[in-house]
Amino acid sequence: MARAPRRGPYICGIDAAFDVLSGKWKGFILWELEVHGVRRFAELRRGMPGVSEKMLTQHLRELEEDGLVHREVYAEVPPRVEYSLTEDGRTLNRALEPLGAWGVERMRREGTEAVDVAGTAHG
Amino acid sequence: MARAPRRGPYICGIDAAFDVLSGKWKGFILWELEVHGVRRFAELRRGMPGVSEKMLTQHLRELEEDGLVHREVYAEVPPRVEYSLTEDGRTLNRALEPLGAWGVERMRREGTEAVDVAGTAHG
DNA sequence: TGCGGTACTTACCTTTCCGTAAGGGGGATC
DNA sequence: GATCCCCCTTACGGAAAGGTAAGTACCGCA
Repeated sequence: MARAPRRGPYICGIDAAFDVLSGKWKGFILWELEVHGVRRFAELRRGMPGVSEKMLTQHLRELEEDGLVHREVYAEVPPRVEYSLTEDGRTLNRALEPLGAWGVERMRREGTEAVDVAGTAHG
Repeated sequence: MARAPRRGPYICGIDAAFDVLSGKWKGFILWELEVHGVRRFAELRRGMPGVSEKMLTQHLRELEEDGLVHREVYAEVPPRVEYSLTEDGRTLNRALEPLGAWGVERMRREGTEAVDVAGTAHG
């Protein structure tokens, strides 16, 4: 659905990692799923103030396509869809931890304010 | 010059880190400086096939503004300008290593081709 | 005399990203 | 029967990112 069809060739691992992470809300989605394990669409939406349904759907689809997020549809009425991390998604989150720590340290040194969104993410 | 003036407030460390890293060539610039220590403008340009002078200048300026890159101008003719990493830039590169390793592992598993650009970057 | 190299700056244009708003199809609730 | 909730999809449009190409000012080399 209209996204630059990268997925290689990449010049390095960072390039490959950034490719699947590019998108305004993807880091946040990964963190929500890391914290809560399983989330439904509307739960994710409520957990991420500001995200539109369109972008949430689009990013979830891309993350699924990239094998980071698992999507489980239950044939019920009203529909129920549950999202969770795949093993790849979990290892990605673990690989992001040092970067998150660096960012936190940087914020501390610079005195940059952090917005608190109920359970601050990534360290 | 014309960049969304973020620099906080951030929702987490990842957010803060991604803010200074956003830009098509920034990861590559950081890695070039990590590998070579000190580089001149034209050397960076030659090391990054595809980058335009405009984007290289712009990204270098932003990295300098964010305290990741040091810019040293020598009052000579013809002009000489040398770029190198600050301590912050070096710690950022170290924090990026697990992410780079994740990307490399992913490329290996998916059989994604990597482009070789003389000294493959970030792991 | 004209070209290449140094390190940029500027103007213009295309591509990509993202937000807004609306619709959809069924069911439960008031 | 009107509205709300579920999980999306589609169309439209603005903003931001980034590419192209030209210009700047000076010098060395052939």
